[in-house]
Amino acid sequence: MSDINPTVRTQPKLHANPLFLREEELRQGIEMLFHAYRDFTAEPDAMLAHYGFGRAHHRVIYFVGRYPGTTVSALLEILKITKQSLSRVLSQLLERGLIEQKPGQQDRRQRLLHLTENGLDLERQLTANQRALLARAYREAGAEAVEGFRKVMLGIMSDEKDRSKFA
Amino acid sequence: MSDINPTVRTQPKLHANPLFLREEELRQGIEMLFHAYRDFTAEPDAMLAHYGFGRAHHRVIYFVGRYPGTTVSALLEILKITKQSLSRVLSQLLERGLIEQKPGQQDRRQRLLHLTENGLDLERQLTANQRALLARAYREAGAEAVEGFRKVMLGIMSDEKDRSKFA
DNA sequence: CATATAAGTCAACGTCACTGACATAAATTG
DNA sequence: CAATTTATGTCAGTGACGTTGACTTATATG
Repeated sequence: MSDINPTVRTQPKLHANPLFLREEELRQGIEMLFHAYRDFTAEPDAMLAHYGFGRAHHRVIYFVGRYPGTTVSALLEILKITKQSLSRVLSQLLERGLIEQKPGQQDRRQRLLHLTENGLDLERQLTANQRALLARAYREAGAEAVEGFRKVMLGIMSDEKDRSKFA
Repeated sequence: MSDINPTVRTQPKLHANPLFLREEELRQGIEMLFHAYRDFTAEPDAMLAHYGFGRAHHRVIYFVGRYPGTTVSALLEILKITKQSLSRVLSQLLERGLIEQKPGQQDRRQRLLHLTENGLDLERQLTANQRALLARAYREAGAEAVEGFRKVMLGIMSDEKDRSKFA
């Protein structure tokens, strides 16, 4: 251990003032989000590294798997990155045969995106991991806690459009 | 709009089977985490860009502000990055006068880290933003929901040590 | 004194994001 | 039909942020 008793040295001060309790409550929330997200992405990141992919590839594979036939512009709105950033990742996934494109019937400019068999396999591997993490957390916390978790997560989202997906 | 009615085209299928309901519940959780974290970091990222900093600088400023006098190795354990990655960010923050070091009294090998006045200012700016987001979410969701949120977040964390900080 | 620990450093590398400008094809509109 | 808008792709350059591996310095500890 780098530190014999880190909690003694590094624990933030406790205050009796209710204002400080609220400050403490919010800071704990900030930190819980950091820790949870860090751990939530750690395993998938490691799996992706074996394929020479990164987290951006994961996000594309996930959302194409979730919404088969989605378009490039729809992905851009979800991920909130630039076309150029998505382009690189997407063309790598096409090259490696994890995603395929079909021209849109109504609008032939669109490239409707789908996972291939290999893409589906990888998506399942990655999602299985995160699903297991979340399933354990849900199970331990209970149904009521899950409802609370959902409410807070929805509140954090800034875009009403995103929120409306979770009705 | 890129898509007149995207929900019709892209909404995942609904299933009566309880197994699919669970699958849907977990996928929604995965997506809520993605959306919430993306929005939670968007504003601070933009603020940091004005200073020529990035998210990594934010994390260091945050945790040094939270645990004044913390050590480099303690930071490494929290952030779970390599010494080299932290080193670059930390030396930039030292150069720019946002963080200062004091040698440890018991162990003079240690460099105890503190925010300077400027560092405190920036920390407050960044944190104020995330605190406001979270405060709104907490207020709208209610106290009971916040308790549920905390339970689920704790469940997602893989490290018991991290969990124990939130007692 | 020998070993372990805290911290810093050099070099090389890859992912992932950005800006800005431009190109192509197809749809839509006046 | 001609002009404009939209969906997508592309080129060039840049920077943030993470990695591995090897090495150094100072200090603490058995």
